[in-house]
Amino acid sequence: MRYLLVEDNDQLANAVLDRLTLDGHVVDRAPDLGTADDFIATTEYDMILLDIMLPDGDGRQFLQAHRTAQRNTPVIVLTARSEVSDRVSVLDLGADDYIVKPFDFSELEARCRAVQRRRSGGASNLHKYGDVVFDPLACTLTVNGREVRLRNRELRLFEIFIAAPDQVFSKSKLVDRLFSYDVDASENAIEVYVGRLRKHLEGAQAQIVTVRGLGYRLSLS
Amino acid sequence: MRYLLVEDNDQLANAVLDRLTLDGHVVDRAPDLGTADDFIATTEYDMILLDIMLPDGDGRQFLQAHRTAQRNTPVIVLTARSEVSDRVSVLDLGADDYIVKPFDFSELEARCRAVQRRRSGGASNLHKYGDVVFDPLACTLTVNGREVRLRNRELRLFEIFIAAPDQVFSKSKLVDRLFSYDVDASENAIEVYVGRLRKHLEGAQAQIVTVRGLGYRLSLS
DNA sequence: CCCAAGCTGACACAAACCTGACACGGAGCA
DNA sequence: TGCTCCGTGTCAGGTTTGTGTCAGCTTGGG
Repeated sequence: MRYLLVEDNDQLANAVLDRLTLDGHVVDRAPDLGTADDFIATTEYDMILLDIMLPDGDGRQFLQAHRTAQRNTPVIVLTARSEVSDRVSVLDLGADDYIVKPFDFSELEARCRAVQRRRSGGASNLHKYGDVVFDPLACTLTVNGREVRLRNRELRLFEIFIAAPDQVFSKSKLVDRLFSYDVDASENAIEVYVGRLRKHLEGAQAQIVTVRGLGYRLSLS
Repeated sequence: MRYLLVEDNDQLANAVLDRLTLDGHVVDRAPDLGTADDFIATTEYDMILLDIMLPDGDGRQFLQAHRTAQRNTPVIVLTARSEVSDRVSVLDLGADDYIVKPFDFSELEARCRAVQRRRSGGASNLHKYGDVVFDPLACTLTVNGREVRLRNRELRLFEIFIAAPDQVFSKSKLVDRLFSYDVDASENAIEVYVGRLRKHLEGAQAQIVTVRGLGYRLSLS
């Protein structure tokens, strides 16, 4: 997937860029609308992440021009909490979704996926692995028939694992993906959450295995 | 949602059955028209998936009988590519949609949803969930016999929930769907309305449960 | 046997949530 | 215009609970 990230804040831009790149996407970054226009003219993107307040104008102008030009690349708007009233008008202008800063990366990823899903005809997306089924819409985890109630963070963490089973995630990577860029939690938090998830997975084939010195991975016992 | 699947091919039937069950639906399977008639006589379905070529007759006979008997359960016909000319006549006979084998499950799901949507936009559309019946036209909610009149906002909110039971809706999403763009209500308003709906749902199986940090969902207790 | 890495029960805190009360404003009416 | 009624959204405060840290423990590699 090819992303265009239009954002003037370097710190945030780099964080998002790192995250999406890590996920295997290609990301171009434009710090202002002018650059964004140049990118758009030459490249076809799968998704545009658009900030509202930019040095050379308002992201909504860009959005409006984008839609009136009949381009239909999905757009997700990144908006600050103070711009609350904008959030809705932005949908009117043709944005596919918006996300309020500061946001967790996992939430950004979830919204990107949701938008893509909606675009491609709205297939349901249950994740299955061994005897566990994860339903991101209902926010539930089913372990061989028994439905387990997950809390917010547990859910987000498990989502990461089940999206790429058998892949090893380092604790630092998990911290990055689980927490927003302005929060820094210790890696011990990850250990704690893995512990909690393990409790929920008791009796299941699917288990979170620790790979000493490297991280954790979801795999079948 | 309760499905009746009329299909003689075991392999296909099982695949569809598994998928729909995973999605949380209840599915009965009939391998022929005789069995299907038996099921229909005893159970009320939300959707019928109907094969054309069946060991004891033609699915179109079934469809025609179904419609002349004034039953209005939606029907989606599963047809093979060779039966192209049938596809049209099938709609004439009262099918709501058709899908050509082999099909993707996600496409099947999408069409089921589309048909349901179309249905609920139309004339009589009572939503039932557990022991509550919701009539959006009469603005009433019937909780095991007791009829409750809902106010405007309560109605619109409940409509969202019952259209997708078990799905978690975040407060911000609900604010978006409930309020027009020029009104910016706080998320607390949602909490208040959920509280009011809960009062109305007292004693019912169906409950609005809060998923802390994520939102609310309608589900059976 | 030692040290680093990982695990976990307990805990304190802040965010999330709930709810009774209230103020606002439009509709209907005299 | 003045009045009441009713639906609505906000607010304040009280309550619940998710969450991250810590300390002390266990485990495993060298």
